[in-house]
Amino acid sequence: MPEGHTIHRLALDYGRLAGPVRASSPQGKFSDSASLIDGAHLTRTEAHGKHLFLGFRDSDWVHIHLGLFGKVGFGAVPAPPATDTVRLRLADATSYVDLRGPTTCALIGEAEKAAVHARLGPDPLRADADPAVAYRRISRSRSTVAALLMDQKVIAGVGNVYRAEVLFRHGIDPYRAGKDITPAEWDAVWGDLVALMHEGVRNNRIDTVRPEHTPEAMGRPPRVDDHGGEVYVYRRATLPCHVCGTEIRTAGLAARNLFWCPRCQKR
DNA sequence: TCCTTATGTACAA
DNA sequence: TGTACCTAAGGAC
Repeated sequence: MPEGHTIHRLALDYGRLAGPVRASSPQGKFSDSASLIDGAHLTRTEAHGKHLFLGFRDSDWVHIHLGLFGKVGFGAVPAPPATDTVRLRLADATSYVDLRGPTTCALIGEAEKAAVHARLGPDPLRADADPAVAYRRISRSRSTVAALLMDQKVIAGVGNVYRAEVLFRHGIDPYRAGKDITPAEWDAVWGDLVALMHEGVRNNRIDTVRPEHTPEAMGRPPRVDDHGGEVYVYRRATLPCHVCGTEIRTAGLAARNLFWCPRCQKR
């Protein structure tokens, strides 16, 4: 479930590993690097958008990006024998963490880490984020706001679910051009992302439905989708909009599925 | 057992 | 715009 909230949550959870950490790569693809950090202390963890950084010693970092399929699983020691898809297993005296299927898992230094930060836009989950930096690009772009929200150079951490949901919550048609997003709209969207994504970190899932639109409040059955949270439009194509009853629409946009309500969201 | 799908990204043409 | 990469679950046979 890798949008930014997942990665920030992983930074917190990995950060609980204490003392010297055993590192291994049962799958083999990270063996050389794992042996270099084996026995070192995990000194800090950090997330920027969908990128996770595990800091060992003074300036060694394991850079992880889950991509679409990557998964992390935590468990108590003794750890079961690792299967052949575990890229990286970390363990302290009490727990182990398995990483599978990441797009990126690499041992890097401070300079390479700085380069990753440099190519990412502001992250609603980071205290150092400046929303004006994102708005500068959005307000000058003829691209659709849907594409801009998924562009990690513009804003880091938003994925397909938060994109669809935040546009719905603010009544913005996904095909509207970035340059037609007003400063007031951007302020509201950014503030909402900060709140929604922090809640996502806390709950480890994405919930976006306002209290007055929950299934209980609306007298309808609870969601059936298995992605984990209660949402307005994500993966609800052809189902009735929770607010107005219109069929939710879907379309492909840059190889991803877009979802929106044609009545609630305005051009 | 095979096919589809998925909350992502990079690179080639 | 298409394709490649990584994994696992669910559904159709």
